[in-house]
Amino acid sequence: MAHTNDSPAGVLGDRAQRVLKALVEQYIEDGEPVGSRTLARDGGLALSPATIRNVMSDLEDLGYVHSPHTSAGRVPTVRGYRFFVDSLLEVRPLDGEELSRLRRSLAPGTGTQEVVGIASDLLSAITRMAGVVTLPRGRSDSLRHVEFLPLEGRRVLAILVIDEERVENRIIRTAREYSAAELEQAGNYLTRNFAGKTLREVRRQLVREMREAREHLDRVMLAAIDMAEKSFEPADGGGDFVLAGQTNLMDFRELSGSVERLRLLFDAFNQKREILHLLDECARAEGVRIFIGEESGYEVLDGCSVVTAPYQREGRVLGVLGVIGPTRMAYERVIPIVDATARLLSAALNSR
Amino acid sequence: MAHTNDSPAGVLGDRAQRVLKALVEQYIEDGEPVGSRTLARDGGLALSPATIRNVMSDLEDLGYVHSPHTSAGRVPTVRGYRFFVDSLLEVRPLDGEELSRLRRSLAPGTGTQEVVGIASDLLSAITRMAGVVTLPRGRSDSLRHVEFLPLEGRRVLAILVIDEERVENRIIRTAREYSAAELEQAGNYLTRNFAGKTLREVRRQLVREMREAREHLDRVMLAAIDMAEKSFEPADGGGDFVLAGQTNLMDFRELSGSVERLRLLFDAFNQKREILHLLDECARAEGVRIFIGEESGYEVLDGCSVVTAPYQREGRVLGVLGVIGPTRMAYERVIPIVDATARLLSAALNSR
DNA sequence: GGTTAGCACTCTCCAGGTTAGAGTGCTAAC
DNA sequence: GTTAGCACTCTAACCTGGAGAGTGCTAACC
Repeated sequence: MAHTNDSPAGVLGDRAQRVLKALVEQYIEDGEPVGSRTLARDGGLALSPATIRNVMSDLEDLGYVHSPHTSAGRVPTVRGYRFFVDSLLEVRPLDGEELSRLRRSLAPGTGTQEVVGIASDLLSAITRMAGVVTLPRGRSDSLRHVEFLPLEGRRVLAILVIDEERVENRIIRTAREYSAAELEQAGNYLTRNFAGKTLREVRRQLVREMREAREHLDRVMLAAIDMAEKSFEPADGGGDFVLAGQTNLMDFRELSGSVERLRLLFDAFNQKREILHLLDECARAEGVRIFIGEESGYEVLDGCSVVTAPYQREGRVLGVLGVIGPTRMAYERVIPIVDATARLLSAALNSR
Repeated sequence: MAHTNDSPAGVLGDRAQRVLKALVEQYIEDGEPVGSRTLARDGGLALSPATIRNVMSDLEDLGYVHSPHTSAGRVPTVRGYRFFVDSLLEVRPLDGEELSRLRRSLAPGTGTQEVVGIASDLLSAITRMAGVVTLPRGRSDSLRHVEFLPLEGRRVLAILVIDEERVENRIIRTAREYSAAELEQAGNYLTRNFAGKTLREVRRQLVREMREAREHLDRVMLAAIDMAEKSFEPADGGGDFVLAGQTNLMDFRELSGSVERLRLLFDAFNQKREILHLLDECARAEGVRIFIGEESGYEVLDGCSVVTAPYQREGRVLGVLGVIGPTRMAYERVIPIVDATARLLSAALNSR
């Protein structure tokens, strides 16, 4: 009432923005609710505490900040963080030392699996939060080589080499027993005729051929079809990710305060499903994406933010990497780190 | 002075043993320091609190129990637990339901990798602590099949099938570029001539042959030797284990009380080294082994106990499984569970 | 009219004191 | 040898009263 904003309702005036920015920055720095006095002293605003109080009161009405109790300073809400990240954030260019560390560690010519692990470790080490990288996978798996080995009891070990250097092995159960020679032939047949196609295509084509010319098929092809049908099913979980430095999250009191919540979070990491869904979403968009607290839509991530960026090879998005930490994270530092890591990982995978 | 023990110094009289037993059981049950009154009431000892106090005083002098402060009841020391486990424990036979759950889940004929994961999950689920199973590995890896595929830039993807159904793949760098055909021949050569031998033997033999008859070697053999030398190196870490239910440990206040300690523990799980050492030790002995607190020799396991048992196939120990939890665990329940799981896992692996 | 100083008020946090409860050790009686 | 009784000790829980921080309101100021 006393101090209505000078801008249209719901839109922040310039001064309010400056106050919000200072408040969020201060809160990110030391995690204590921020009071008007502190802000007047250290915020670089050239405003008196009283004025700041008025502005903060407006901010609270608009839902950008929140007061834990009557006399405790203000804390940014999710909405406050969102506005901060979208409109107020000044992304700090990446520290030279950190950049060179990334460069050194993500050297081209390392195995994919390996470099993915390294990226995850780096993200975790540099940000001191949890680093996560989804494994390249999925939709357009291109078959390179197939090998079948007989096991005891009508079981067959299928080894698939996909996308140059990814090895997957599955144990499948077959209708009848196959000899080693039969399996070898079947493998050779599949490798010879289908290398370069995706698992999905191979499967579809085999099924079609079988339907069209059931009677003309020889033993080898029949065996091949039998095997392929079972072993080329879409990968078991549908994907996976590598996580590093979960335990870093124990250092943040807003998370470790309730062991209960921490446990939920860690359980989610182990089950992977929800986290993976979220990361998958991120693969669609370009560039750095940020989920703040509940925005992610997953309850376990309450109080956490997730900063991600997709990485690619030859223009095709292979996966997503990012960082998971408390909402109160140093976005201006984390964003360029995630961005740079994604670029360097892409570079490392491309230059072969 | 007043109540000297009626047995030789350091050896516990019958009554003292009964008191210690009741005390440890009580403490395991509710985690509070146990006082004389409680023990007189619920311990089934038919002794008055005063008498129990005298006995407890003796036990404290002998180092079996400890008083956190003047008036707080007694808590078992590591030595107390040790004596309890060695001499007083009455192992409860396994609950029928639990046993049948184990039986059902550890059915024979499942893939090794898979069944190991299942065992770990089971241990964790039934005991509500952390379950751990070392992966079958190491010393006597028997080679079954070798495949080499060329990658770009003088790199080769080596796929080794070991011990029937274990697949390992490594990327190696070679001195010169090899063609796909050469690599295929090399792989076939190795598979044909060395299947059934351990990686170590193969390597040794190849090196010997090379030394003896360097000039007579044909292209295929040279390539094979080059490959094998690099890809048959003892496996990267030297071993590994599967862990399940770490987060269960967060439920125990003696561990979760200090997030610091919990963090150390979780870091140890991630780094695996120390835990793996300990588990390796256990593979030597037969039957169930128990490490209580500091006994393990690893600082991170302070406050934790580890109960393990080796599992085997055809008489040969393949690995170790067990449970990690707070010192204050229900040994009489955990021991038969670990024991049974080891037996059933062995059975599942044998009956092929 | 926006900005600021002043002030009364609220709330948390902490230190200190008090109490209730639990447990002990000792002594004396059984 | 065992037990009841009692004085003593220690902790945890609770209350209490500042101290400090922060707020909202009002009135004065530019």
